[in-house]
Amino acid sequence: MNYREFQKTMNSSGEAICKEVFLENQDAIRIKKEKTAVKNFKKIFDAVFQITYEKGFQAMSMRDLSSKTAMSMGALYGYFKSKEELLAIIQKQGRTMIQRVLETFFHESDDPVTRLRHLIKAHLFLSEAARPWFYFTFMEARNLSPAALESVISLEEYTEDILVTILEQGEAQGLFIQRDHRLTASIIKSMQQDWYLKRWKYTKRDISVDYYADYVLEVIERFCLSPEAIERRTSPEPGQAGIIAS
Amino acid sequence: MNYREFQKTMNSSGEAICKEVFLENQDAIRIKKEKTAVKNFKKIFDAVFQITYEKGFQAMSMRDLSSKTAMSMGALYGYFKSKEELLAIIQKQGRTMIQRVLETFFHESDDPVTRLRHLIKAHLFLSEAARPWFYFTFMEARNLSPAALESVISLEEYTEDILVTILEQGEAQGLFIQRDHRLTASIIKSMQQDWYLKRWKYTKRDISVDYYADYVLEVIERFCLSPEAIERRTSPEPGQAGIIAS
DNA sequence: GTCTATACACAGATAGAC
DNA sequence: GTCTATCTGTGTATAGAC
Repeated sequence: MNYREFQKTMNSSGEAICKEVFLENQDAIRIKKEKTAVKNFKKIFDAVFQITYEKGFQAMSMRDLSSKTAMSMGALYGYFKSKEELLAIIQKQGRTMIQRVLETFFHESDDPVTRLRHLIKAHLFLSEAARPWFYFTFMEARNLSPAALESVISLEEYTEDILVTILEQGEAQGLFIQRDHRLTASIIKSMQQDWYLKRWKYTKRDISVDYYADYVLEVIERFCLSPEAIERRTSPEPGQAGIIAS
Repeated sequence: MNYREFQKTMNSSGEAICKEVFLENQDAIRIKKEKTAVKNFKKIFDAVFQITYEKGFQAMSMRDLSSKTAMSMGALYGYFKSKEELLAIIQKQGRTMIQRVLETFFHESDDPVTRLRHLIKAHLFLSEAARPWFYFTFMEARNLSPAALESVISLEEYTEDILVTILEQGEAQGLFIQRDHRLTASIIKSMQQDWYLKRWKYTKRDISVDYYADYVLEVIERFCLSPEAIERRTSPEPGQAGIIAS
């Protein structure tokens, strides 16, 4: 699987998400016509991501948002009750989306090695397709209410749990060597996170997601795979060539 | 080298840094007596880190800072001209400190393998000793002026350059295998960064810096070391035992 | 559904007494 | 050097016309 293929199967583009936001919060918002609501939610989210990327959510004033969206203050407040609620909506929607995709990919295969590859790639590709959501979810978590912050932490643990499960399963089958699997999972996550936190760096150097994903996989497999599992690998040479293949 | 040893050689505790801040900005601040200035700068920085960790720098009001430091607004403004300048002072001091320590450790050895180990450890240990500075530098970079932001980016590139130099040098000596060294450097940095960004997670799991550092080293060495370099390693078993040794 | 106008709370910053 | 009191701009949010 590469990024292009991932994009085809996934429908993580804006419209679908905005529709979901509308349906989810239908009673809390004043706007009733789906078509206009979806259109404007998209406009609002895009603007929030743009402004927030530069100065953060707290520093974004509602007047900033008003002028970027070309909507009046009054109009904006038809879509959410308060600035705080706007934050919560975006955060919640981001998390739901991430969780859903990861679950899909977890159940797609049952060989631990393939599963690990698919999950690492799926997470990276998703963070590429929905970069603003990932960046926002991470950087603005501090502004959440304690309860909502709890959800963020539990998503972090959930995604690690999935990885740990795979690694344990693989160790039981003799495919992965004995390691501190929970810490390995954290390390994997740190590399995934770097992709969306430091995106400017990779853009500047013309590093593609596919290249990055294969590199991360090579690092992890070198560290985790047992000798027998290495035998099974399709790529003949474990050196630089292994990165191009897979 | 372990964390305890690092702490002895380093004097990265608060007092020294605050004194440096005082000397550096002596003309811009109203307070003239070094002793009171240093004492209060420490109080101010500690308070900023504490408040900022929870809600971010923008969300911290000067009144928040005033009550946390038990100093009045008027007194606070004797130590910096504006809130923006306070941000700049902290950011600049943080960067200077990081840069200085890394340089020290770079020049401490000339064997590439040892050098790489020392640098990775030094960076991790420093981020542990001066965690609030690291966290702040990363999370509040967005609020900087374009010029100051340029400095942040150039520090990121500088630290990567050091790693790349070591990896290239090691490849020339047949100790590291051929890789995309710049990308390896990014990956190393992502793991280092996770240590201070997700510190709550590691605290919760009772993971020590020493344990984490050795784990990261194992990951990287597995990926980079050439067969001959592995021969040379002190640790006999490359499995879990390798993590305890080194 | 969207606009303009406005309320009113709170931000950063300073003046001047002590 | 530090305090209190206060100025002025900007923040979020809403009311009511269209």
